[in-house]
Amino acid sequence: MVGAPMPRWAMADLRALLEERLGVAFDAVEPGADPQVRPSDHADFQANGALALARRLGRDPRQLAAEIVDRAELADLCRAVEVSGPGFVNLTLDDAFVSRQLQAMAGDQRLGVEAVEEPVTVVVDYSAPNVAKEMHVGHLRSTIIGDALCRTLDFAGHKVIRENHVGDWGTPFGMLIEHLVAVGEEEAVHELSVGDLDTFYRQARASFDADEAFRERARRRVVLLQSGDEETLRLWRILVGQSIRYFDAVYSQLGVLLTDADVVGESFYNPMLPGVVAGLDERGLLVESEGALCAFPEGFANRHGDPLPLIVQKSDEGFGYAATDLAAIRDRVERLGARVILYVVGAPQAQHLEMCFAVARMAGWLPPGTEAVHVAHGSVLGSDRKMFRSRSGHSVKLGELLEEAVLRADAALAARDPGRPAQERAPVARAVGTGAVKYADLSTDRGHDYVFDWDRMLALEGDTGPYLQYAHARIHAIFRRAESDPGADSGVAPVLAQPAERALGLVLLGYPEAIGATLSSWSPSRLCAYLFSLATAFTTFYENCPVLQAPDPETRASRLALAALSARVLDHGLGLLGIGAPDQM
RNA sequence: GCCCCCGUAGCUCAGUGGAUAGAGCAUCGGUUUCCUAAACCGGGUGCGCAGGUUCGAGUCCUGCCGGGGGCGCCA
Repeated sequence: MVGAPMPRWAMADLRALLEERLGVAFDAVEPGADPQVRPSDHADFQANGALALARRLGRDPRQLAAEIVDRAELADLCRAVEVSGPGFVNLTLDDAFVSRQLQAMAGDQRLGVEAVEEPVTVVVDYSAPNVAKEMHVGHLRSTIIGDALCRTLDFAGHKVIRENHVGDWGTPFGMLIEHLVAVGEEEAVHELSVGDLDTFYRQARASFDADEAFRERARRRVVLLQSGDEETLRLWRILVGQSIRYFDAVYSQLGVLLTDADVVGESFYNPMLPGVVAGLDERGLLVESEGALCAFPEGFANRHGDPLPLIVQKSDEGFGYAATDLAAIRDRVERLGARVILYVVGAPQAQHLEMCFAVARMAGWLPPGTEAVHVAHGSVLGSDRKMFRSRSGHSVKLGELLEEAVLRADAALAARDPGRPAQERAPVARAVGTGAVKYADLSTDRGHDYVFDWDRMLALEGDTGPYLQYAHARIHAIFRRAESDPGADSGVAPVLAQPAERALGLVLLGYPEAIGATLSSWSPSRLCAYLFSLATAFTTFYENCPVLQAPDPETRASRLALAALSARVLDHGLGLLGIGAPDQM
């Protein structure tokens, strides 16, 4: 494919440095050969590239590996570089080098994570609730995965444009507006403002199903809405406005970045839809089929093996959602200058989105050098492995779910420290409760479904948000006793005498790579896995290496430096996930 | 019928083609004159099945079995 190269999401890190150094030695043997540096169980890192290269050149792998070791200039980075097994190159870092790196990392506001050299404009489409409909647990994943990706992209130095593609247009609004008229504006506003959106929607639906006259009024109302009737638009704005206020409340409860300024609903694209149809038609991409105007992207077939249509304009001349999605792609690329568009949307929509992307490419609206990515996510399941529902069988409201999480966290805090005033517990309970829900979601591979389990996510042990928060809080406890601040850089180069100190140091230096891995896979779970390994390495250190009671002042200062850096990375990493890290638990 | 995703320990899940496949939970046992025991340490079982590619496969390819999802006017 021709076009500008795709951005390099990964940033400079320890492994990249080793790869670069070894790369010189590999190049001398065979230009462009990949050293394949990976973390290793047998050393700090291992280079696997010699095996593949030896095979290609018909040479003895061990001999080739030895030649590469000979050529590579690694003396300032590594204590040991040796050929092992069939032809691996095992790399053991020099403690003094690790120590200097840690010192530099601690002195860096960005914790060693370099901002990208060439920022890219990324539009992130996520959350997307529907007007006059409850935000339920089904919106959780899109909202917090999108939020974490936005925060991480922003930190990496990219230009992030958040877009909340709210469902605020289409035929259901005839019914909703008529229901609003029927119950009276004041009462409707009241119902919506207290967040009882489901009742409102269900009642509208019930009237629509039961009453022929209502149905007729709803149909006429859709026409009025489409034609821009001022009174109808006024009523519509009431529905939209109240709903967005409600969404904002949930977003603030969730602690995500989305605000009403990020709402770019379906209605926004409505004026552009005729242009989409005309544009496709000009390029000869539209085919009339069964009365509808369709595009037929290659490689998609229906159940009979016939080409699968993307319906752009329905047989009743209304526009399908494909038209809106195409208009959005066009708008994001042309007006916003998007180089990458992320769709944080459930996996079931994969085919629809792939078809939209394909048609957009055919129409030239997604030109080479731009990219649309479906950041697909699985569903939240109940313990019965079906869609997560409340005991009454309804979908679980997101707000209520979060409140329950906070209550459960608060109960755990109260049980642990009964003397603590409720007022003091409250902010901690909020961070722990919502953090537990978010971490449980983010730490699972986004493509998979997962089983929602209160006890597991709030068990406060294991791979959970609270465990990470606890590790962070323990560090702050040390610094409270030391009467100093972990945020202030001491400038100390840590001594890595103990295995636990060295292991912790190495994990700390892996932070840039963890962020790179998160962005290149669009998977916050990569960052979660890293932070868990950091928390684990820290607690091992904590158990084995007394900080304040260290044997001598140098060791004490060194351990304080390691602890401080651990706290900063935990706090920062959790921050990128949208999870708070209280100083005290 | 076609297409997509998934199948790893009793359970919930990690695992960028590399050496002996890892965590957490659960279970059993141990650790607190010491910075928060919400912690730490130890004990053992597994890549759905069959082929193939490769020096090397949980990972890539093909087929099968099992689970989930999608497949024309809802979004």
